[in-house]
Amino acid sequence: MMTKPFRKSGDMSELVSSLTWLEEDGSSQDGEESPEMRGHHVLMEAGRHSCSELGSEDMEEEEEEEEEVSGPNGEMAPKRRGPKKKKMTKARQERFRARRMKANARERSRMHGLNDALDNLRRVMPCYSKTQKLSKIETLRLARNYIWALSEVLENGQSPESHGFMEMLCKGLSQPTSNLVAGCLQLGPAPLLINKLEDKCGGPGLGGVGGQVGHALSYPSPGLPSPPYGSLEASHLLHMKGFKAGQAFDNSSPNECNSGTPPYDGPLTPPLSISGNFALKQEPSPQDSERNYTSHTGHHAHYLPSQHYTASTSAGLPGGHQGHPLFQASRYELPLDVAFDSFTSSHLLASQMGAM
DNA sequence: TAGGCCATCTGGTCCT
DNA sequence: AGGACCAGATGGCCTA
Repeated sequence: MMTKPFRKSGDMSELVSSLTWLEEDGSSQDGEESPEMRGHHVLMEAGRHSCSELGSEDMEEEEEEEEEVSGPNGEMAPKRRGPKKKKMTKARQERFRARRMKANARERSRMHGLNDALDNLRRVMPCYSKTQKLSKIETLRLARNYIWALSEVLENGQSPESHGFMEMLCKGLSQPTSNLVAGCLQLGPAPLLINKLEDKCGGPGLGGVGGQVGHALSYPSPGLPSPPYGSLEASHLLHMKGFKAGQAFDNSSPNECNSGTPPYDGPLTPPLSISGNFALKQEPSPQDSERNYTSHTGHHAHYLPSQHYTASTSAGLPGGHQGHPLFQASRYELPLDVAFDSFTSSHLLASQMGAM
C-alpha cells in the first residue's frame, strides 16, 4: 500500500540518514534509559549531530553534490523536478526538530489513549487479569465475539451457560485464549479451581478447566498466534460467576466486580438501544464488509474516514448476526470508541436482562 | 534462538 | 500550518 516514495534528498531524509547513522553506530545507546526517553535521546543526538556535523554550510554542500549526481557510467542523472528544496539552515533544522518532537509526543499520547481504551475494554471482557493481559488483537476478537454472543442471548434467549455461547465466544481466538475463556465460563464456585486454571492454562489440550468443554473448544485457528495466556484473577471470576448465574451486573458493588481491579470509569454512553441496534436487521452488502476489511488492513482509506475503524470484520461475523453493536457501528460508521461504549452498555444490559 | 507482542519514531495523507 | 491518523520500520522484552 503505502510504499514510501524514494526521496533522493531533502530536509527530512538528511536528518533520517543521520539518525540511521546514529543507530548503526550505536553511539546513542544508553543502557538505563526508558524506551520513551531512548527515542528522544536518539532524536536529540541526531539533532546535535546534524547541527555539529552537518552544519548549514555542510548541508548546503551536500545539496550541491546531490544536484550533480551521476550514474555509474558517468552519465548525468535527470535533474530533480518540482520545486527546489529549501536549504536546511540551522534555524529550519531547529524548527523541524521541535516540530518532530512535538509530533512524537502527540503520537505517544495518542497511542496511550488507544491503549487506555483497550484496557477499559479488557476490564469488561469475560476474562480479565491485570497480570495476564490479553493481547490487543485477542482483546478485539474476544470483544467482537462477546457482543455477538450476548446479542444471541438477547435475541434468541440463548443461555450464557450453553455450549453454543462458549463456542461463539471462542470463535477465531487463539487456543490459549479460547482455553482461558472456556476456563472462566466453566469455573464453579470452588476457589481451588483458580489454581487449577493457573496450572493448566496455556497448556495444549486444556479444553476447559472443568473438563466439561473438551474438544469442542479447541479452535485450531490456523494462522493465529498462540500467545501464552494463563491466569485470571479471582475478582474477575466473581464477575463471571455473577454473569453465569444470571445475576444483575452491579457496577457499583466493590465486593464483586471491583475487588482488586480498577472500576471501569470510562464514559458509559447510552446503549444504542435494543430497537435501534439489535432489532434492525439488514444483510450487509458485500461492499460493507469489503470496505471495512480494507479499512482494517489499511490499504489506504480513501473510501472511509480513517477514524471510522471497526473491530468487527477482520474475521467476519457469521451471517445473521448483524445486530452486534460493533457491526452496527461499522454499518453506521460509528467511531470505535463509541462502539466500545455501546458494547459495554450491552454487556450491562444483557446482565440485567439475565436477571429477569 | 525464533517468534510474538509491544512501544516508539517516522513520514505520508487528510482534514480543519 | 498544524493536528490527527495511519502504516512501516525498528528494537526491546518475553517465552517456548
